[in-house]
Amino acid sequence: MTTTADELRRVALEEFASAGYHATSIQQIADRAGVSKATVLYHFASKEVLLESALAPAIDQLDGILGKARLAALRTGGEQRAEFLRQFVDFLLQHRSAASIFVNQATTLEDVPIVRRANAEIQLVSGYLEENVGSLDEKVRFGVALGGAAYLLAGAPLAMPVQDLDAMRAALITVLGDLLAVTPALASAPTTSD
Amino acid sequence: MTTTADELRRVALEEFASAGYHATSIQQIADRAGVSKATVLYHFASKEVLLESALAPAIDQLDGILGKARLAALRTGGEQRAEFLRQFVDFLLQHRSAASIFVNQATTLEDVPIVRRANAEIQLVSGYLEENVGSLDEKVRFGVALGGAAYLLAGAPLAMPVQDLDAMRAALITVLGDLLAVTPALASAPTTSD
DNA sequence: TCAGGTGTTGACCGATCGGTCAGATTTCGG
DNA sequence: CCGAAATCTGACCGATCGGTCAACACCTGA
Repeated sequence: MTTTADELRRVALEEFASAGYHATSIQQIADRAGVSKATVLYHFASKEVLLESALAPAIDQLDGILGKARLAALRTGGEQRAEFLRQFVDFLLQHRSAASIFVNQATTLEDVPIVRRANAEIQLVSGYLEENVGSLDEKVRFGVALGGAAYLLAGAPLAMPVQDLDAMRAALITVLGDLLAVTPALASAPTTSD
Repeated sequence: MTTTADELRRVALEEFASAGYHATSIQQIADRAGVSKATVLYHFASKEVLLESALAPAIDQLDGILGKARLAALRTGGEQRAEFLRQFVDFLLQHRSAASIFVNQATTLEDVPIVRRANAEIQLVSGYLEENVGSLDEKVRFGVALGGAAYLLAGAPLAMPVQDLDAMRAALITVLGDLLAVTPALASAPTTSD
């Protein structure tokens, strides 16, 4: 059984991702969920609280992936870096709507605490690269890899229909691993079991 | 001498890019330009017309880069593909604010004709890849390269301060060329031809 | 000097937004 | 069966938005 609050979170996430937060009214969400506007405001104190509640699961997982301890493993180019890439790609696949909001509306939602926190997490990666990665070339490789993956899966216009998610996942991991020189010898090899 | 209309276009472009179209009121633009709200509506029939006018130069240049004739050159991996990458990177650098709007607010502004046109242009690249590029791997390479470059230069949170634009440009062209195997002999790990 | 375009403005309007509130309805333990 | 808590709703409110309009200042050519 899905509660009304859960349904509202689900609908709101889709609506915010597809039409944009500011362009989506509480009334629209209420209509699509089959309840009144007042009901939405009963379950969530404000529109912003609804957004935060809808994004919470995604940002929690992002927290886990980008933990500072795990981040330290990125310096080396070995299996840990490959694992990080896999987790990042899976995060994008599992939370496409939320990721789309982070990618496509980051500037618009700067004043929303939870979005600010997500941005800060990503800045953390950027800051880590600034400190630990020497060449600008390598920084750009990281930026292109992570940004490219995010834009490809969560960005709007360029995103292809993506019929086969598994194939896309495999291709993405291959390309990203290749770009970041993860296990160079195996770059084009099929992703091993997981 | 810069006319009032030019100044309004300039201010509006920055404001729309940094705060978002729907979150930016005509009053804010008027204030920042030192004129009244009515003056803005005198020069531009509506807020949407102002957005279109501000984005026009950028989309015109994008038109030139993504022309179908030039697109056909992408199939080969030679100098023409490298030239395309250079033009695309320069487009992002020269029109960062406009590109930022396309990248970060594409979904939100789907109903604005000029943005829809920009999205269509990019879809055109996607469609071209669908027809002419065989392997999913190669498609993903293109997607990551173009999306990554766009997100790195025009996307919000991951975008580093970018102190040295020339160095960034050079690094980006190198990395993108490497990723798309522009000079196959020099690529790090040439994926088997398809 | 004067007539007429050009640019600018404050006052105003209807619509819509997020949010409040008192009350109706449903649910459920005792 | 009952009463209280939880849930839901229509009516309403103040604020803000995009946009209109009549009036005012300014410049310029005849």
